Amino acid sequence: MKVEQAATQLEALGKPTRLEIYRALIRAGENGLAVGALQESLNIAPSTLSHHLKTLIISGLISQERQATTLICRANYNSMQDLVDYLVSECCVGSPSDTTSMCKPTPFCKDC
Amino acid sequence: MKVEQAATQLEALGKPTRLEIYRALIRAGENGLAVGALQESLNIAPSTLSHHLKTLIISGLISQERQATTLICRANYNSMQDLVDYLVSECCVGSPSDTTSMCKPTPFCKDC
DNA sequence: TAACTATTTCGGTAATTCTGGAAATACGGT
DNA sequence: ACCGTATTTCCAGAATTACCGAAATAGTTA
Repeated sequence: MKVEQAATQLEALGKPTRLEIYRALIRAGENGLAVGALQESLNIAPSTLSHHLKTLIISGLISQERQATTLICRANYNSMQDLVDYLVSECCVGSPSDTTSMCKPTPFCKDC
Repeated sequence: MKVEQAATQLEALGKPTRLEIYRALIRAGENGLAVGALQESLNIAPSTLSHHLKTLIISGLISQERQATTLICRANYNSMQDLVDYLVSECCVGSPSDTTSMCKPTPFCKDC
């Protein structure tokens, strides 16, 4: 992953409103959520929500699928996996004796 | 972790310049890097670097320790671990049948 | 204390971003 | 074709942010 793309994705998640949108989609799983459902649960203006969704879509973190008149939004789990991998990918490079870093054989998601 | 803190940390990483700073510190490991060393390797104005470092420090992602006249900067690995945990912590909640999510028993950092 | 190095704060400008009302577009049903 | 619902685009104002030169501060050494 390139620095610019990672920064774009991190910035997309870097505002509370968009982070809430994203987390709502993460929680929703593969069923996704309609734009209208998001708008009601988050209580923000439709145009504002649309702007934020566009930002998240451009970053690649979420995607949309049309079902009749409603647009279903879904988190792109692969993107998040790639982003997380990028963030921790070089954590052991510079310091061979680094035993306090995050590079432990910890499962990524223990509960599943 | 609260949404605001997570958003603050993500935003801190959401600009290419700051992401480069952070990754340089991640690579440097527990030895850290002096502000001056960062400034030379990244080629940005000292005042600009200082602002970015402040942003990262306030977010909790890095910390500084003074050694004589130089300030050593280090990535805070625990903060990153917490942030990653927060991002993926609810990825299975809303959809019980979600088998395509990122919640696989994948080790967090395979190489270590 | 004076001089020196390392780093931050101050001040100001240009650029970007967040927000939402109003208008426009997309789609399905009648 | 027309209407209703869902969503986006257009427009604009307010707020925030990035950037850096110059001055100020912190610490060390002579």
